[in-house]
Amino acid sequence: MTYHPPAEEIDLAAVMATLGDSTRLAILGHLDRQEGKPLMCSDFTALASKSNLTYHLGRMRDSGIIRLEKNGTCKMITIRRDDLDARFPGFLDSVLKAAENMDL
Amino acid sequence: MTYHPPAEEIDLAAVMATLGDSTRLAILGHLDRQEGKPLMCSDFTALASKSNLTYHLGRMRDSGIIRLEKNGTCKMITIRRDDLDARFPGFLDSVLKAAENMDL
DNA sequence: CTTCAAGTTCAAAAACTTTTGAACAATATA
DNA sequence: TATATTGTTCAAAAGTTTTTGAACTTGAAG
Repeated sequence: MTYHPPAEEIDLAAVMATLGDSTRLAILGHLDRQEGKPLMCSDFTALASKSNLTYHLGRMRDSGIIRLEKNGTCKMITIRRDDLDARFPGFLDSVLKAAENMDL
Repeated sequence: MTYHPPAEEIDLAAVMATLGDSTRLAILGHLDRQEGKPLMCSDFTALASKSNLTYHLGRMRDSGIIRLEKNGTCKMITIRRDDLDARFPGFLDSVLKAAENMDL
């Protein structure tokens, strides 16, 4: 679980399987609304336990939705906007609109 | 399982959970490519057993992706294009492009 | 060097989804 | 009316995903 797929390998079927889960969709929505503020794993502890977050964030990384970058003892989380928009125009916008009213 | 949600109640989280399954994505892709030809349940028997198709098509109807209409002893299946496009612009196109190379 | 905060790992348990097959229902057509 | 075709139902079995918690790692800061 340490691999970010290159943009051209992001698979929409996998992305949908990943986002068809309310915890992960809520993570995405919160990330979107806090963009600017760099977020880390522990900003999501309202949604799930630490070890469960490792699992969900791992799935989101595996399918190419987010990027996870180590920064000291933390891990910075960002949406792979450019990659997703380039590959699936209109998709992410629809999804973010749908995740609008999901909050921590 | 006999209910078609009205357009404004179609929920993208539910749509993604439904399409995050390769059998259902293949059904969608095949429907798209055969548009014009009205398709029925038994046009998909290469993908799953009859009773399993009842299940998958039921889920696709429940989440608002397809419409199922009785016609004699058959059931006609169509994608709810207008409803999906109106509600989630760009979404269906991305998904159909992704389902392009999935065939029976 | 100790301690803390952030995150990971692992395996077991819980929850959920999909598949199966046999029995059934409904309509069309001979 | 008999028969074939199309699809549904149900419950059990199989498969998959999610959750849990305790033990562990890593880096930062006192």
